[in-house]
Amino acid sequence: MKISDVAKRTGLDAKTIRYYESIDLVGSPPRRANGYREYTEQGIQQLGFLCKARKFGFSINECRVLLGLWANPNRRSAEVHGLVTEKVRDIDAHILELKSMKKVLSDLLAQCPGNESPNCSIISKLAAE
Amino acid sequence: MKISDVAKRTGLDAKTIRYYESIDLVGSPPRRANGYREYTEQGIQQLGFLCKARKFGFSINECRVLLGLWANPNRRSAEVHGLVTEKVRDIDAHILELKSMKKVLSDLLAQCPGNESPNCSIISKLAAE
DNA sequence: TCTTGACCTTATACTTACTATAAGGTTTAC
DNA sequence: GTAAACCTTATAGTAAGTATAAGGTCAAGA
Repeated sequence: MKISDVAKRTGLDAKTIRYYESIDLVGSPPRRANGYREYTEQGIQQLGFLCKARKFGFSINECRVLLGLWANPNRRSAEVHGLVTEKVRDIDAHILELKSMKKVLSDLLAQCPGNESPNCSIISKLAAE
Repeated sequence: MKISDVAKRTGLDAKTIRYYESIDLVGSPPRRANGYREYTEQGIQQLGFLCKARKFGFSINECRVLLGLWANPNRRSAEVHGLVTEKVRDIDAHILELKSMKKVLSDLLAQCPGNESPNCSIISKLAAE
């Protein structure tokens, strides 16, 4: 299967697939006589796995670990569980930070007239010592 | 005032201050005879403004606009209001995305035994077509 | 057969917002 | 006097791609 078809099937962009190969996140697929990449089912599965893992918020390096666990028939599910638990904690922290940012901005919005006048509590707040 | 003192006062790192200068987000301060940057009150205020705006989630380019509005006595507060409204929308969208990621991962966690066995619903889900 | 457009290839630069490093000059404190 | 703690610049690295250039290949239509 050619790279563009793999892209369609896995949900990754062809450029992203080449990028993943360039950083050795996935191995190099065999080539056709003309130099085109010819993907095997195995390679395609791996790229599909990566697309989902990235969408779930795992970094490239976390994806390396996940790929290893996936490939390892002797993996301990506890390790996967630990990784995902930590990721959920990260997400929670991130959500809290965003909520706090949102609250401050919303409060400021309520005080800014939003008209033709230059007086603006938002600008004042940002400028305050 | 020297850069390290400005860093302390504004909350920015000295390296970040030099970086902001290098991308023309702020102007170059005057220099002492020995070449050290000597900040004026005006420059310090601007950097403090930037530190807060960045913490509120505004990108560097949005900060450029905000700095312009701050400096402009004829600004329309409606413009600031619009900018911040959009930022709050961005934050909301981001929160929703994170929540959805969290939900999927939490559901998967509940199904993964998290023990010595290799069977893991998380890995299976990532590998699924 | 020719040509046009859609592919494929590589290498390189750009993006965001810094952070780290190297290599050197200056100031301050003991 | 010297060592630590500053300051300076330039350069490279980070994450995770995206964009561009410059070229080779392939399939379809006139």
